[in-house]
Amino acid sequence: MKGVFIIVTLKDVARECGVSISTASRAFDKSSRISQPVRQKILARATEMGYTPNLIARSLKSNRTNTIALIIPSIENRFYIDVLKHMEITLHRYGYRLLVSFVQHGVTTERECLEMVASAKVDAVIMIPIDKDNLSYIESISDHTKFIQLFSRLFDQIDSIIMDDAGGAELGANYLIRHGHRRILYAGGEDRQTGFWRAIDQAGIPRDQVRILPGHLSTEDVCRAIRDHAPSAIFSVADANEVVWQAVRQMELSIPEDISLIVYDNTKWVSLVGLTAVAHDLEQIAATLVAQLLKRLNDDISPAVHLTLDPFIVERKSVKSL
Amino acid sequence: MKGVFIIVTLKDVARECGVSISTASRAFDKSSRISQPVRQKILARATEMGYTPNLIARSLKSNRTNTIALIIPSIENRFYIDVLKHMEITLHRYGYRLLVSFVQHGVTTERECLEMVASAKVDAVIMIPIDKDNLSYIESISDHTKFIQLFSRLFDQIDSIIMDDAGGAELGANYLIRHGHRRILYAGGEDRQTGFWRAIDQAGIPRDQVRILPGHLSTEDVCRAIRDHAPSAIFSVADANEVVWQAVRQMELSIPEDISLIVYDNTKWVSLVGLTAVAHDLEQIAATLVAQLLKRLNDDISPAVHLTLDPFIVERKSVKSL
DNA sequence: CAAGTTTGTGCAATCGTTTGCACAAAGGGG
DNA sequence: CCCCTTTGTGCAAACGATTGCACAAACTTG
Repeated sequence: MKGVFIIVTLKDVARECGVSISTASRAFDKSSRISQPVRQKILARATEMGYTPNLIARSLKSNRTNTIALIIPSIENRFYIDVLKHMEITLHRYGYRLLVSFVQHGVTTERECLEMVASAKVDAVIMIPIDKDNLSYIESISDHTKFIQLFSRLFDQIDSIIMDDAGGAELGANYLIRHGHRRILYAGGEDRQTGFWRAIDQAGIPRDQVRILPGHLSTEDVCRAIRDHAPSAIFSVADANEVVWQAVRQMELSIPEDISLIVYDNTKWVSLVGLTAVAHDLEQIAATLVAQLLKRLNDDISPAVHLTLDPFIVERKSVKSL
Repeated sequence: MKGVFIIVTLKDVARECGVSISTASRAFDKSSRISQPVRQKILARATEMGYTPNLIARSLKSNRTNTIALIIPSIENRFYIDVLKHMEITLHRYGYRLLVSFVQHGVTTERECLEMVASAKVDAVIMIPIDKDNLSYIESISDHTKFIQLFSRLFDQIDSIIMDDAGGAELGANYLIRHGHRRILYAGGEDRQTGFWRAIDQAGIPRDQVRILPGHLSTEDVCRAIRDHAPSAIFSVADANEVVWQAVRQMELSIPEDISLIVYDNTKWVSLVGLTAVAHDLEQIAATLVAQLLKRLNDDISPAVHLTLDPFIVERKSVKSL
């Protein structure tokens, strides 16, 4: 391919300019005392020679890599990927690089990923924890790496940014209720059910009007529930979205004529097929996160911060008024 | 948050064990001469103290970071993201970390991203080049960083892995033709038109039976074309997929009864809405890429390799037989 | 048991930068 | 013109690990 890989070091530049390495180094540091003509000459010669500072060496001294790691579940959920993307874009703006590591159920553990990125001496780790068993290793790693938990508050001593999932579920349920729905099918994990029930109870809807399905289910489960319960609307949450959607299509029900559907998580395909959704502002999440991160990088002592972000509704045409 | 961040170095371990730093270092290197009892003691003490080797320091000496960078367009195209994910998973298996950088049109340039990751001294860069103007900087960076171009063969001297896009377009077109379609609307960039035309010509279909739309278009463009040309089938490519899909929905045409649709790129939503697609095996792409990369990391001299991967059809129910 | 080999250990240089300290030269004020 | 500050430069020691070389101690082997 290419026989020679030439790397120009500060030493080379210094030699060429007839100055010491220290002087050459100072030419690149705005706040250093160095005479203008010499600085000019060094900078000019450096670009001419194709010099790029070796950040590895710099990191060794400064103990900073300007790199942040993100550990993310590899689950087929577009939401996490969107988070990843916004994170990189925001971090980039502040001069930080992003190292990613996917946790694959049954293949790589969170712990392994964490150790992998920690050994790269990243300045901080952002993690979306899923596997909540056996967490002691997190504490031990957070002894020497800054840490932020995204979407989860496992440790009070570690910063976290969480979304108000119960509030979001309440919001979604209220949206359906406001449109006249009472006979509702809810599909999704337990975390958000709290908010859902709050809305139902507050509206005075008898509990037997609603039917709950767990988060992990098959298309058949959903079809059966639709037939048995005959809901006028479905509220589907995150992982259940795709299954619910497929079930509705399979039964050849049209939305919103035959059945109304609102989902939690405003992913790309959700917007493409035109479903009303409970959404989060990813740019806001990324911005909040990065802001907290940068603050934390220069401050070890102030107490851990736990931020909560509010979801909102993106209205499309998948819910009919009764 | 946490007042003290303790970092245990090899020096600390050595002191604790009453040996020199060199000996401590050798305990971690399988192939080094060191007595068993001493090694055991050092390893035990090291884990006990929570020692993690500082890869930064190691990199400085070895000139290797075990990190690969991926520069990827931030275009709303799930395909690239899938590539990213498979890449990380495959690289992880070989002990490499992945640094990502998104090129955002109008915000960050490919050049800037390239310089950002190159300064981190990654072992190699994988890039999906989009912006094909002003490429000289790529050559200059490839002077000191190994390089692979993904999905593009801009430089003969640099390894590349490309997909046979023309072949894929031909495959897709032939699929439609085999199902009896002759009046076809093609929406997509120029690269793949070659293959499309090859299939059309070979089938002896008069050229005025087909209508071509460019890759960048609006829903209205598509609606108008459907009305004017009245195709029995649409072949949509990559970026055009979503717009075409929305246009079809907007016109309330049902697939495949009113119109047949085949798309290029088998992304998640495509599978969810059940479209027949021309697909690539992402795991194969990732595996091929990583294999070539690892080979290249220890071999600067053998000539650049250019691999082509073949697409295939994932059949669903969006194309009707006429 | 002498000579040669193997084994285990430590010293010190190295990777490329940064930075505190020392010191010379130049400038400024009385 | 002397003393004091300022300015510009270089030396050398970090940062944390790896590794060639030297050398002693422990083994072979004839």
